[in-house]
Order: sequence, then structure tokens, then C-alpha cells
Amino acid sequence: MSISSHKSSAKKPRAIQAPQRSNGKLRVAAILEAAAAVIDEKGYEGATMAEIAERSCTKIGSLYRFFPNKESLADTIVVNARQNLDAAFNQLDAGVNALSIRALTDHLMALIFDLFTRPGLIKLLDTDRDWSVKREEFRSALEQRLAKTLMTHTPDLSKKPAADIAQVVLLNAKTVAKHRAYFDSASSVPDEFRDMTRLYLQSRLGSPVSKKRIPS
Amino acid sequence: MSISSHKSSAKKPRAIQAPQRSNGKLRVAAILEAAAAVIDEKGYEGATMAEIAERSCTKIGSLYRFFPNKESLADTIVVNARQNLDAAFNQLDAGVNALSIRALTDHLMALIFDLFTRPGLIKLLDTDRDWSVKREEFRSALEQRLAKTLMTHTPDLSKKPAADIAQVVLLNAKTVAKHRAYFDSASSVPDEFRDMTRLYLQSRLGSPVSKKRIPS
Amino acid sequence: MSISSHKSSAKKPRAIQAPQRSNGKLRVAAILEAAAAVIDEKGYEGATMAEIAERSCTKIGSLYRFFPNKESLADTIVVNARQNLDAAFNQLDAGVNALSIRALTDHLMALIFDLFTRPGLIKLLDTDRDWSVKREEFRSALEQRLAKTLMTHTPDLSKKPAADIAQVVLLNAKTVAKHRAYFDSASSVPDEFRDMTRLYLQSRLGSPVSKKRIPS
Amino acid sequence: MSISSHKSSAKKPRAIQAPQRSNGKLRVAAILEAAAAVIDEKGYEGATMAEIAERSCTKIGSLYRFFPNKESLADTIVVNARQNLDAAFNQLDAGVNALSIRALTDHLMALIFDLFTRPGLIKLLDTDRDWSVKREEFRSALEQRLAKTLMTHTPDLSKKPAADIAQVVLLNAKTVAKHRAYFDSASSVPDEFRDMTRLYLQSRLGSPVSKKRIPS
DNA sequence: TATGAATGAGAATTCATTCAT
DNA sequence: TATGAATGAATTCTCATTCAT
Repeated sequence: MSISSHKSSAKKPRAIQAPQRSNGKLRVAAILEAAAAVIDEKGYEGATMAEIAERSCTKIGSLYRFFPNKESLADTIVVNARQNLDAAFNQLDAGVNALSIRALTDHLMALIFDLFTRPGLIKLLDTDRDWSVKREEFRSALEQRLAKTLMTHTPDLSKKPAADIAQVVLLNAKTVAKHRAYFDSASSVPDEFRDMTRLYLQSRLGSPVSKKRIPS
Repeated sequence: MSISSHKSSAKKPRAIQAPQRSNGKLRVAAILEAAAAVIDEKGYEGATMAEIAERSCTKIGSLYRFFPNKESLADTIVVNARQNLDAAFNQLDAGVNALSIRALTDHLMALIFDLFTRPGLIKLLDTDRDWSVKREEFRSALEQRLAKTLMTHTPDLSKKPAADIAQVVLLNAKTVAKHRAYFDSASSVPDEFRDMTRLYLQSRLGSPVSKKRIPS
Repeated sequence: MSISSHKSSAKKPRAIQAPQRSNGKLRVAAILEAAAAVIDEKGYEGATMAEIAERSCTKIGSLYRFFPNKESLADTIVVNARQNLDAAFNQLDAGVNALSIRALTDHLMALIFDLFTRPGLIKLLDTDRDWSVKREEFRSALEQRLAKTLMTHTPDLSKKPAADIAQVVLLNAKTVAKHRAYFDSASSVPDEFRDMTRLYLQSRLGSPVSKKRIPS
Repeated sequence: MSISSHKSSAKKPRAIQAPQRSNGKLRVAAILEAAAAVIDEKGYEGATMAEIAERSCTKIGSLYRFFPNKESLADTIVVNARQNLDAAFNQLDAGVNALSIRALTDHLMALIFDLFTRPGLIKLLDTDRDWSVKREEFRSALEQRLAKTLMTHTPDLSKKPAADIAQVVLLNAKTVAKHRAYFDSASSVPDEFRDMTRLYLQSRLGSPVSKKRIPS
């Protein structure tokens, strides 16, 4: 649970301290949780610092002690999301060679879906702000890591197609994660997406012959 | 405009300005266009009525005579998008039986992509507000219309799977439309999506024979 | 009475309109007057937009319609002060050759004192902010204009000493203007300053022999 | 400090840090120094207790144990400045009778300039707050002390003119001190001020003979 | 005692919307 | 009717000061 020290652009390098007493750590955790929840509900713009403070039972002044501005909250949520990433992928990589494409798909979709499902994350990645940098950093890191796993599974896959495939798989998982709230629980759309992704991966990673692009 | 403007000759050079007396239709169109553009750039929350007024060369007071509030602008944009919908689908339905799944996919993706590509639309559909109603109305209308076309093409498809498939196809097209700005022009990701959608539709709509792997 | 259009550094070029109705013009004048008064009393930092609004019987939103931010108010005050500058100096230049040094001193001190006495101005020039630019612009413009007058009066004065002398005279007038509130009305300190400036100018602009630096 | 620090040897490497157990005097001095520096940079309003604490390696809680509030810091800086005052003037008074006016001027300007040059002082004296009292106390003390020295030097000077002259000399020194940061190092403006003050004192304190123009 | 944390009254600024001329 | 102006609640962020451990 890292706190952004926040250097960035502007004038005041007002040093915000990471929490040092257990009390502070709890507070920070509570704030992040509340922030994620509010952002999930209302999006980044719609989330107000006042509401985040209130939901985490924090006074506004205390909130700003730990997070120097609204953006730093968002940053922290995104950065935290990136931390489990490598561990999860490494674990998957371990046995990835033995996996059928079907199993690979299932594991990947689950893994990425879990990632995107972290509260607040998807809303943040979709935010209309000058976020291109953070968003792109995150997307790119994720894409590269996924591409690596794909190339581990299918060693004769070269870099460019691996990157393309990774993007597609990521977007599929993101789509499901993003709309999960709108699918009723009985909806089979998530399953359809998993199936579709399987078909796609079979076509791209499967036997050499099927790997050819479908001739237009 | 018979001759070049006489700046210094006449009494009131007022007529030089943008056509103040334009009839309502033109004005409304200009406003909607500006609104869509601004929303595309900054999102619904980020778009201000002042900027929309300015870009459409409308005075803020006049803007409110055509659209009583910000939401009515958004409504109109979304509603307008629904109007071409039926015409386009009807046209497609006419010859849909004769289409191969590949051709069907291409037509559908193009049609839906075009729809989502209307300025402002995607941003509006993704807006985090109390929009669930409009968004759902739109999504549902689109899904039902697409499901109908799918059932026209593949008569033995029943309602539930048709709806599911429709959702998947819609989300695919939406994903591509949404991210188009971030794909560099050489990116093959849009093509990958089309291919993936083809594979998916072949699996769901295809006759047993067509479900087989395409022989090289 | 110019309104700064404000381009500067940041993101939003929110176009602030100059007032177009008589009502607006009155409002702007009232705001500037109130701003100058409050700044005179409390300094730039101490002046709040709320108080400026209240004193000018303006609601805060209206204030921001005409002045996009606090700094633009200050800018306008400073810029306005520069406008009368040239006219006043030109008038002085007309007959400057005929003036004795004593008369020259009196005229200059009066002119510059008047300038610095404009409400708010001195406080603004002394403000501790990133104002170096505006302050320096103003100081430099004033110095150059004064140097020109000095060289008109004493043609064999070269550029560098003229600039130095100008700075000294300006600082003298500024000192008197700045402390005027603290001198009781019977204080002879302002007169002493005028006399001192006379002595100084006589030494610098007087007969060639006395123009030499006093040997240390 | 007998030997170089054994980082890795001992049990508690805590002593490496800044001396936490410094006695109060050192701590207070460090705080005052930091406060003066910050105030010099940002002015009284712009200086924050947090930054002062940080720069003096003091925890904010401790800072408040030495200085109960921000104003007490400022007070202390100003009061400290008054302490050397008498000693310095007394020393000057000792031989003041023997001094030429030129020498007197040089000594006075140097002495007062030094005084005003103490970090933070000028900014504090110029602060726009409810400071009139402290400021006036300081100014008045300084003026009276300087007047005394002037009357020691020139016994037939009466009280009122002595006070006026003192004010002028003080303001001159203050002006130079205040703007020293803005004069480039090659600027002759400070010299001009010294010369001007000499001329002024010669005119006010000089014997009839010395009032004559100095022959070249 | 030392110090990290809590507090909350403001401050600047924005913007949808209404209104008066 | 056209439109410049008025409105004010809402929002982000600051900082001196106090407190609990």
C-alpha cells in the first residue's frame, strides 16, 4: 500500500508523509477503500473529496495529510493494482507450457478480470482527463506482461502478434469487468466472452495451419 | 451576398457577423455538433455549456432557448443516434439471408462501428451519472434490433442466445470504436477484433459444416 | 480600463469577456476600486476575493465573470497604472529644458508620487509572489521613461548614469508614497525627501564640475 | 568526535541522525534561522510552519513547544534584531565626534544596512498584517537611537530635525537593503544611495564651510 | 517528552441556470 | 426576441494549531 510522494509538475513540493503510526496506516487504508468505492460509483470526476472523507470517517484535513490531492488518490489505486500483477503472472508462467489453450484462456481471463475488478480501477482507466500517461503506463505494462506469458506458452510467436493478441485479450477482459454490474447474474454474456476469447486464442496460438490469418 | 463587405461605407456593419437570424434548425444542428465535439474531447462532465455555446457561435442565452439544460443536449445526441439505426438495419436485413457469416460480420461491425463513432456518443454512453435509464434504453434498443437481424439471418436461433450474441457483437464494436483514438493507424488490433468476431459468429451461427476449421 | 484577457500558463483558456453593457462596465469599475482598496489595506495575499466582491456589492460569481482569477485583478491595476504614465511624462518633457533642477525635482517627485499613490499599486509591487515579471516590467518601463526625461533635460547625460539616477529618484518617490500612511500629516519627512532628491539631482545633473563622483 | 562513525558495528545507529537531544538553545537557533530564511523567500504569509519545521529538522509538534504560534517566531526575529542595535550604536557613538560627515554617513549606512539585512527582517517589517505595533516599536526605537547618535555628532541639532533626519537615513538604508536582491552585483545604485545620503547629511549636519560645494 | 495525527475554518475558483433589458 | 449579466452552491485544497499516545 504505497503512498505517492508526488513530485509532478507544480510549484509546491509539499512533502506528504507516509503514515507512520498504526492509526495513520489504518486511516490510509480506509481512505483508499472509500475512494475506490466512490470512484466506482460516480467515476473520478463525480467523486468528491468530501464524500471520500466522509465515507472513510476522515475529516477533510486528514485526508489531505496523506494524499496531497485528488489525483494522488487515483494514482495510488492504479499503482497498487500494478503490484500484484507480476506475482500473479509469474505464478501462471510456471506451468503455462502444460496448459491447453482452453485452460490458458480460462486462467488468463480470470487473472485479468480479477485485476480489473479491483474497486475503482476501471473507472479510473476510463477517465476523461490528462491521464493518458498513467493509463498508458498501466495498459502498456499489462500488455507487455501478458505478451510475455503468451510467448512463453507459444514459443514461436513473435513479438508483434503477441502484442496484438495481448491487447485483444485485455480488452475482452476489461469489457466484461466493466459491464459486470449491468449483466444480471444469470447472464451468459461473460461466458460468451470467455468462449470467444478461446476461439480467438485457438486461432492465433493453435496449430500452425490455423494460425494463418483468415484470408479475406 | 452580392458584393464584398463594405466595412466603412454603410451604417450598420452588423450583418457581417455570423448569421444571427439563422433558422432554428441550423442553429440546433450547430449546437449539437459543437456539443458532440466538446463531449468527445472532454467527456460529459468536462464539457461546459459556455464552451459549447462559443464553439457553435451561439450566445449562452440562446443556447438555453433551444436546450433547456445540459442533459437535454446529451439526450438529443443519443436519441439522434437511434434514428438512423432502424434504417440502417432494415437495409441490411433486406439481403441478410444471402450473406455468408464472414460478410455478415463485416457488415455488422461496420454498421455498429459507424453508429458508435458518432461524435460524443461513446463518451455519453460511458458517462458516470444517473444515466442508467438512457444508456440502458439505448443499449437495449440496439441489442434488440441486432438480435432481430441475427434471427433473420439464422432463423433457427432462439431469442435468448440471439440477445447474448448481440450483446457480444455490440461490445466488440464499441470497444474498437472507443479505443480507435489510441490505436495508431498501423495497428492491427481493429482487424483482430473483426476476425475474432467472425470466429465467434461462425461458432454461434454457422451451419455444422461451416463450423469446421477452414481448410487451408 | 482594460480587462486582461489572460493567456498565461495554465490549461483553461476560459475566455473572459470584457463588459459590454453599461451595467457591466460599472461593475468592473466598482470591482477594481474595491480591489485596490482592499489590497491597500491588507496586501495582495491578505485581500480575499470574497471581500472584494462584498465591498463592490458584487456576488462572487459575477466577479469571476470579469476577472478570471485574483491575479488578473492585480494585473489590471498595474497595467492601468502604466497607461497614464506616458501622457504625464510627455507633458513634462515638453517644457523640461527650461526647468531648473529644483523645479525639475519638484515636478518629477510629484508626478511619480502620484503614480505610486494609485490605490493598491505599491502593495502590489511589493508583493511576495511570482510577480517578478510584472513588477520588473513596470519598474523597467518607469525607469526607462524617467531616464529619457532626464536625458532630455540634461542632454550630455549618458545612458548608464541616467538609468542609475532614474532608479534612485523612483525609489525615493516610492518610499515616500509607501510610508505616507505612517507619516502624520505634520511630518516633514516628505519634504526632507524632496530636498534630498534635489541635492542629489543637483549633484548629478548640475554643472559639469559637480557631476564628478565625490572622491572617496 | 574521536573516530569516524561505525555505521555497522554498534546496536543503535540512531545517533547518526541529526542531534535530537540538542539543548533548547541550539534548537531555537535552528528554528529561527529556518524561519528567517523561509520568510525571506516567501514573506510572512507565504511561510508555513510546516516548512520552517522541516528546514530546521524539527518536528512540527516540537516547533510549537518552543514557539507557541507563528507570530511569536516573527516577534523573536524582530526583537533579536533590536538587541545588537544598542551595542553597535554605542560603539559608534564613542568616536562619533571625530568623524567627518562623510565617514559618519559611511558608518551609519553600513550599520543600518547590516541591521536590515538580517534574514527575514525586512519582509517582516513590510508585512501587511496587524503588525503596526511591532513595526512601529521597532522603527521608533531605531529612529530614536539614530537621532541620539546624530545629536551626539552635531550637538546643536535639536530634537525634531534629528528625528526627521534619522527617518530619512533609515529609509534610505532600508531601501537599499530591501532591493539588494534585485540590483545586479555591478549596479551602482547602492553607491548612489550612499552618495545621496552623504549630500543630505552634509546639508543637514554640516558646518557652514562644509556645506560649500567640495572644490574639485 | 516527543511527535504523528486530527481538525476545520476559510480561500480560490467553476459552472449550470435564470433573468432583466 | 436576443443576450449580457447575475447567481451561489459546490468543489478542491491550505494551514495554523491542538491533541493523544
